Amino acid sequence: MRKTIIIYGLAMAALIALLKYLEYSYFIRELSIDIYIGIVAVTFVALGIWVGMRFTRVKTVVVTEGPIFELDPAKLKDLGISPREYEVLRLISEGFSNQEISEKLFISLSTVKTHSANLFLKLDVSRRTQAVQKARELRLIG
Amino acid sequence: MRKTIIIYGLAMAALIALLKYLEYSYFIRELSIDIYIGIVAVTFVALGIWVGMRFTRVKTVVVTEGPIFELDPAKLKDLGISPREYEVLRLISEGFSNQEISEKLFISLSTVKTHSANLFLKLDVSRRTQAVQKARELRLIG
DNA sequence: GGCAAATTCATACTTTTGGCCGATGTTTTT
DNA sequence: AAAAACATCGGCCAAAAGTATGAATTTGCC
Repeated sequence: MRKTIIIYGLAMAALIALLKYLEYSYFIRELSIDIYIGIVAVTFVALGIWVGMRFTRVKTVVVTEGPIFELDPAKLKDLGISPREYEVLRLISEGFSNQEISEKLFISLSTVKTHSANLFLKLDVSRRTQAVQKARELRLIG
Repeated sequence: MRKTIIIYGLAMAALIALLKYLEYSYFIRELSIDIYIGIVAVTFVALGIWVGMRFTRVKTVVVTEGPIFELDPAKLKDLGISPREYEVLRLISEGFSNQEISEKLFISLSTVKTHSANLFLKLDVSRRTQAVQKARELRLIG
């Protein structure tokens, strides 16, 4: 980003210099204001396109497949995640709804919500998709 | 495209009108040519950015590196998943809400919902968490 | 027994998602 | 030029998810 700004700044400086040159140039003096504006327009359209493309550029995706998944119980303890919460986490990561989870674990929907809410606190997230993402990073799940 | 050209034309017309107005205005007459140029510059930078973003359609880029995650474009084609839908899928898998996705892609919430709904059809799922899970199985994402 | 942590449940409310329509414009293909 | 695929947006409604708060039980442990 810093680099972008610097380049942008340099481009501006160059343009201004060019304009000043034109302003005091013999040959160009006769040109109408329209030509002048045309130059500026073209220059800035190009600049704008460049900026727009830079801004829109996509991050390339690189995924490195790690070693086989192995759960470290100590990690759960560190985060203060209880066994039941971990169960809920796993089921969430498998794409089940809270309702389905409650049926699988024979508990009420309320309870699942409580567990997941506590889970979100402990993982410091606010959505189940984030929880899955983070748990994967932390290698809590495979 | 037609619309693009029309808007472009109107913008040009408006700009020219503005310039003419300035040209014959009492108050503005005193302003230097720089102000003039500034207006043109700003206008065309905006235009350029717009154009730049519009035509920077994202190619899904996958860099192969190390133990690899390699996206098979054929898979996407098989499932009929469009580039835009794939983008949404990736962001969903990273835990973003639809609102956040809409902001990242500069589109409305409605559009994100449309894309995700189509995505769910094509992946044969009904929830984003399931979509992530399935996409991972199919190795559409890492 | 008693305490702390864990598990369970409920109610009420807000936000987010998803389903189901339809609509318009754009891009690519044929 | 017509057709098909893609992308964009909107509204409406229902379902799911998340927040907040409080409370009753169970369980493991000293």
